[in-house]
Order: sequence, then structure tokens, then C-alpha cells
Amino acid sequence: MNSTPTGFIVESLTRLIVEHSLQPGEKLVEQKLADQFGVSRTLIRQALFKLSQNRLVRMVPARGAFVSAPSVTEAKQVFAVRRILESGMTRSFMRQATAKQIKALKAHIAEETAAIQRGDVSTRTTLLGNFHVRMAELMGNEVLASLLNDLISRCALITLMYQSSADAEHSHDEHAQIVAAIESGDEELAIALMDDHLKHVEEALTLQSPPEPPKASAR
Amino acid sequence: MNSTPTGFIVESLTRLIVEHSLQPGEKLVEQKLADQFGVSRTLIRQALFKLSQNRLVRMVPARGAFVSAPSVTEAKQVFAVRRILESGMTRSFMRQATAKQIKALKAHIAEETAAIQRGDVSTRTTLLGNFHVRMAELMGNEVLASLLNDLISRCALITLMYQSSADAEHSHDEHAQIVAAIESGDEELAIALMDDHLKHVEEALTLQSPPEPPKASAR
DNA sequence: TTTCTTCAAAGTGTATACACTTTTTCGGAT
DNA sequence: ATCCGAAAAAGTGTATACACTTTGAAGAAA
Repeated sequence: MNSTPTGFIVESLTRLIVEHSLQPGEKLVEQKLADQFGVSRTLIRQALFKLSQNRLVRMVPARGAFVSAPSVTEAKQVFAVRRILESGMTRSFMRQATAKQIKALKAHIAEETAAIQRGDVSTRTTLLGNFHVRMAELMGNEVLASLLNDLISRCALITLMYQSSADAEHSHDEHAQIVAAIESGDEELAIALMDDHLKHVEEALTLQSPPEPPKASAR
Repeated sequence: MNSTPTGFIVESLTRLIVEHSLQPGEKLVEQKLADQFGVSRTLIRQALFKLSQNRLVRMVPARGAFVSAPSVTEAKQVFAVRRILESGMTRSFMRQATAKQIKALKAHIAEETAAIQRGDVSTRTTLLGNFHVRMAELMGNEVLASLLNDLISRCALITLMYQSSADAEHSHDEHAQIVAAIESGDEELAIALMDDHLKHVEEALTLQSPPEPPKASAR
């Protein structure tokens, strides 16, 4: 979908980070990446800069770029924001939802089910996040959609660091319940479910062990 | 505060755009800017890229960078998001606010008053936006604060394009009312006031004429 | 006059070169 | 053996060079 050289590099690095082929805290040396991708440092720098805006990479002046290692604290803050944003979004959505839009959400749930059954962790995580983006898109608010998309992609690393498969299935079940509540027209229930849903995700994170201290690792 | 060359360029261009010294739709030619700032195109490109992430500048592949001309539609979407986010934030804030935090908000209101009385449009706009960021900071949620900061800076152009002085004073009054409601401990009132506040801003925008078609302008 | 066509000028996209900073290595003093 | 310090190595920051694309203008055909 993205045919620009920089876009390709961004996507590749994103995948590597999200799959933990590149470990949190690991240094990303520009010339090495340039050689691997067969381009100049210029394009690598562009890509790293873009990734640093997504918070997938952290850049330290004169020291270089490192794979981010989000803390539990930061993760909790991100989910707190999502809870606020997405409860509100659910309310707005219900006040203007058409049958067609609800059907689209149900289709998304079906995709989630398929990914979970296949055991496709990467797609699963993407879809579980995109459920929320999908809702924003259906509302026709592109600003909200792109904002949520940013938040989710920032969450991706956190989720992959801290979320278990059981958590993922739990999330999926809750998505289904939310859509059911929306369809039934029970606004307060839908909002409460959405809020609980994100609260659960946040609580699941808290249970995990604190993140290991950032370590620089060789190739 | 930002001593890096790129940061300086970003801030300068931001000011020029926000003050309308550079008009919406105007093309930003890299070499010209490089000459003006006395740096190479490299740094200009970095700065333009950063500005494009803030949505203050729009980049078209192989065509160059242009000052953004946000539409009324986009402006409404941005404010819709803010309404959701900030009503929710108000609720969270009240459930954990200390006297000290409320005092900090009151201090901010005082700053707003001063800027308005001085007729300092630029500072006024900044402060009116920062009121919301300040609240997030006081809650200790840096993620929320930086997110709101992004949204606000994206709003800056919109606000400056569409907001009148009367609107600004109205906003200021409403901020004061919100803080009063928070202090009184009336949660529902505070939330309602915040929601109304942003609704009012949004409505004020709608009343304005549609944006003029983007025009390229020479120096 | 209008509309193509072509070609030069302007501008963006990418690579490379060089300056400066940080990191590492190695030798000597304690 | 450990710790310091200087010099080399590695790496980032910025400028410049060159290739490719778009824009604009001049001229020929209708």
C-alpha cells in the first residue's frame, strides 16, 4: 500500500520491532540499516524520525536511535486516555449509528474471530486495535480515526510486551458484547462495557512484572 | 527553550504560519527557506517534515510543501474529538484533584485574563489552548498532556483562522466557570460546562464563511 | 488565436562527503 | 590488578552534489 522507499522502511522496521526481532532498548545504527536496506543513511534517518513520532523509537541527540521500551506507567497512561476517548466515542457512535455501520462492526468481529482461531498473533493484535479505529472511521470523523490509529500503534508495542493470549481472547469477547449492546440500542450499557473493557486491559497490564531495565544489545 | 537548529526553524515557521505571515496554501520552497535561515536544505526538510506531522504544513510528493488550509469540516472534527477527550478528562480530574492542583488552574486563568487585557492575540490563543493541557499535566498523565498538546497545536491554525476576539473572551469566561465548578466539587456541572464550552467553540466556527480555495501566492 | 510539442528552468528526492561528538581501546601510573 | 587518559574508531549532524520530476515558456501546426 505504501510504495515510497521511506514508507517501506518504516513498515519493515515496525514489523521487526513489533515482532520483537528488534528488542526494546536495542540501538539502531544508521549505516547498518542503510546497508541492510540497500539505501543511503538519508532514507534511514527519515524512517527513524517517523518511527520516533509513533513512539516506537526513541531518539537521543548525538547518541542515536533506540527501540522504545515503554514502561508499565506509560502503558497505564495510554490506556487511561483510550478509556476516556473511546467511552465518549461509543456514546457518539450510538447516537448516529445506522444499521449498515453496525453490520460493518460485526464483520470486523468476525475477522477477529478468524485471526484468533488461526493463532495469528500479529494480525490478532492489529485487528483488536483496529476495532476502535473502525468505529471512528464509520462515524466519518477522520481526525478521530487517525488519532486513535496513532494511539493504537503506540499501544502495539505495549500490548505485545504485556498482553497474553488469554487477554486477547477476553478483549475479543468484550468487543462482541459491545457490538451487541450497540445493536440493542442500550447506550449506557454499551458505554459501560467499553469502559470496563479498557479497564480490564489496563488491569491485565498491571499484573505483569515490571519491565526489565533497558539494555543495549549487540546484533 | 529549543536550542537545536531544526527546533528553531520549526518554531519560526510555526510563528509565521500562525501569524498569517505565511498564508494558507502558500508554497514553501526549500532552497528559499534554506537561504533565509542560512542553513542547508537538509535542516529545512527536517523542519517541514515535523510541521507536516503537526498538520501545519501539507507535503505533496515531488511537488513540495504547502501551508495547510484546514477546512471547516476538519475543524469541526477536531473539536468533536476535543469535546470527547476533555469532558472525560474533567471527570477524571475531579475525582483526584487536590487543592494545590485547583490553585494551579486558577493561576492559569489569571494568566489568561492578563493576556486578554493586554490584547496579546498570540499569547491569548496559546494560553486558551494550554488550559486544557495544564489540566492533563496536573493529573500526572503525560501521555494525555502531550496528546492534547498535539491536538491544540493542530487547532492553533484553525482557531486563528476562525476565532474572533469575542469568541476568545467567551472561552476565557467559560474556563473560569469550569474551574469554579471543579472547586465547588460539582462533578456533573463541571463536565457539562466543559462540554458546552467546546460545543460553543465549535458552533462559533460553523458560523464563519467557508475557507477560501487554496491559492498559491508568490512572495 | 488556440492547442500541442518540446525544451529549459526550477524544485524535489536521494546519495555522498565531511565535520563534530561519543564510544571504545590501549598503554601507563598508582 | 585498577584506574585514568589519550588516541583511534564508530557514529551522528549537516552540507553539498547529482538525478529525476514538475512547471513554465516559447514555438510550430491547426
